[in-house]
Amino acid sequence: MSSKTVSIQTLRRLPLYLHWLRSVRDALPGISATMLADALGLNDVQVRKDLGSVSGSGRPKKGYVTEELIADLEAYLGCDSHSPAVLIGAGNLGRALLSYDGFSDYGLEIVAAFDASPSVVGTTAGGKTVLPMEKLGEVCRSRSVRLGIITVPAAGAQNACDTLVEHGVTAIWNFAPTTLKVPHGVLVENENLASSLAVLSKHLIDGGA
Amino acid sequence: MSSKTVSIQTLRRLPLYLHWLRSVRDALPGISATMLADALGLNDVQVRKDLGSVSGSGRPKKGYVTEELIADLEAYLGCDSHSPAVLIGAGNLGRALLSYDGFSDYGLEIVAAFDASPSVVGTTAGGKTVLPMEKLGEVCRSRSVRLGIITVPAAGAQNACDTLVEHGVTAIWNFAPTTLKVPHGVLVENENLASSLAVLSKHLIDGGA
DNA sequence: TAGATTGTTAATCGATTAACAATC
DNA sequence: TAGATTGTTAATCGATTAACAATC
Repeated sequence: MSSKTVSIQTLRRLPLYLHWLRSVRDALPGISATMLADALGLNDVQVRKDLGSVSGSGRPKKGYVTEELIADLEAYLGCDSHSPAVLIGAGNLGRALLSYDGFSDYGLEIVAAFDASPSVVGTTAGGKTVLPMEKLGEVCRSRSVRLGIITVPAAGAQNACDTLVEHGVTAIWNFAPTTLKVPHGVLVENENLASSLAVLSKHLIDGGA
Repeated sequence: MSSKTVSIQTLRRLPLYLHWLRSVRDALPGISATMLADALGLNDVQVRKDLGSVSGSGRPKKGYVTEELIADLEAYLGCDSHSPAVLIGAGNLGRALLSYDGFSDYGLEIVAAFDASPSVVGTTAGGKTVLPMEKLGEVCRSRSVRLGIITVPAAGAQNACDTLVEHGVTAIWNFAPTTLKVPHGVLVENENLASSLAVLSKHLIDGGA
């Protein structure tokens, strides 16, 4: 029932719904849009509309069966598909992401990490050994990798990006504070820490009101 | 000239402008809104409007003097104010943030890190020694800390949040995948990795078109 | 049946973009 | 002066919210 269009804003909220539902699945066999909205601090109509666009399993008066809703969200978000991903840049941030065990909940599996620096190659993080850049093409090919994570310093980000694209990656998660140029058809999602920081700083400057 | 209202979307773009301007300050003494828009892949009218809301130093035909614009953005974003911040949770992600040297560009200084686990207390990251939670109040008081960063696992996030608020923190940067309950006047900025991941996954599922 | 909850259609709100006037 | 660029006012677009109809 995923024929309805889902806006990008809705798409970003879906994982939040899923996370909350998973955390209450044992305690609450059924939930309503209002409960979900209250828990996440959102408008209930918005939640209902979001859920309706990917599920359609809601029943008037009854609400939603928690497990059904979880299944629908997982299916829509492709949590079962386990997209293989590679990570370039095994510095502190890269290692943090490699060690983070929460990604598998959403179908992401980092199959290998790479670094240009010989001093980092061979070290391990999150149970994976960091490989030299020369191995990137081989891994992407053999594992059909289409998702790349960039955690190198800003200066090397475009280079890392080009290498990924060259080896067939079509979705890039960029943690470097730079804008990347990519060919049409490749999606870049920038994780922008400076933007978040600006929102917080402004709140403080304005007196925390 | 910061009397104009700045939308949250504009606020999030300002650090991106600042970052790019700093990277070209030596090469380009003057820039136009169109140049900035092209570099960042944005609409030029949007850039002009954004800049106009915090600067007003643009000159028809001339464009902007790079250094003037940088100064205006820095002043608006409070980059000179150096807000002291504390971080709770010195795991991989916490250590990555502690070691990241890019925050000072935007006026953030992490003055201390804390962790509830005795095995982590006493270790260092980014040149700072991790302190026990008992020291949190003292540090917040003596350094007038109003910004807190939460990098603990989801289960401990609300607890960390409450402790921060108790000690006068009014702006919280939450990296844990949970929604936090805070009193009125306290701002929470959620860094939502699962949301970004959803956007990328959907792109792959839809065929990367 | 009556009440609660979903889901849809319409109204509002805010942000982006387009058209135009101002000016160095 | 003429041209380029800013900055503003109006139009469009998209997302959120409100009102209402559908239904178990």
